[in-house]
Amino acid sequence: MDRSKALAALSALAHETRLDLIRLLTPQGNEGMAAGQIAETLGIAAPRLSFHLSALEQAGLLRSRKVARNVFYSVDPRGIGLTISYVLNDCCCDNPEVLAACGHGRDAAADQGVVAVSGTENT
Amino acid sequence: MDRSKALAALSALAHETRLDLIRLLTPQGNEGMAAGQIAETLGIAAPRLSFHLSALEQAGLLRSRKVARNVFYSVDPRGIGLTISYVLNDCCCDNPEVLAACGHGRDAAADQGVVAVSGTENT
DNA sequence: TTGTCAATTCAAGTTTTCTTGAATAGTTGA
DNA sequence: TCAACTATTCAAGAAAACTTGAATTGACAA
Repeated sequence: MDRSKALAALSALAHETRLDLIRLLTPQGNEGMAAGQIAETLGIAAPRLSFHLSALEQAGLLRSRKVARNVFYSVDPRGIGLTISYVLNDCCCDNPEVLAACGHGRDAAADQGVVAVSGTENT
Repeated sequence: MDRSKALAALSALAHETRLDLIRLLTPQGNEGMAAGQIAETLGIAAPRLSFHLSALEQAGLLRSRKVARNVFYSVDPRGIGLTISYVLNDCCCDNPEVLAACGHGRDAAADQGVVAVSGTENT
């Protein structure tokens, strides 16, 4: 993932409503959810939802498909994963302490004999 | 990490200059780098740098310490790690496809269906 | 065709974020 | 004390992002 795509994806993630959308849609898998149903679930106005869905899709974090009158939106797990990977890999150079703190890089952390992660917050 | 902190951290990451700062400072470890040296390295004006450094520190992604006339900034690996963890864990429910795509969830990806990795709050 | 429904686009206004030069605070050495 | 240096804060303006109601498009059913 290149610089500008990663930046677009991070900007897309950096909004409460859009984070809610990711949270809502991820468990729905590939089927996703129709815009109308999303709007109802989150209680937000249609144009506003459309704006945010479009931002996420533009950033490569969501996909959409039309079914009759409805448009179903689903997450693009690869888009999200690659964005995270960009931060960890390209920006943080796979820093072991970062990986340890994010809880998904045990190998790297262990391999490099990282100095004990200064007290984890929610353990 | 709670919702609003995660959002602040993501917003802080979603800017080119600030991503450059993370990229520059991560390899410097705890010692970090003085503001003036950072400004020179990245070629940006002092007030602008101050603005972005402060945004990152406010968001818990950087730390600072004064040494004589200088202020040294260094990354807070835990802040970055917990932010990533929030996205993967809280927003994406440790979705195996997301973890697989981000390349730091080998176990979960391999096991497909295991929700175990999240070093932060499992078992 | 006509009416209805689902979703998006438009336009306007508001708010937030970012950049820049000028001014300010704090530290050090002469 | 004074001058030099480092960094931050301030103020103003510019740019970008967000929200809202109205209008529009496209699909379907009667």
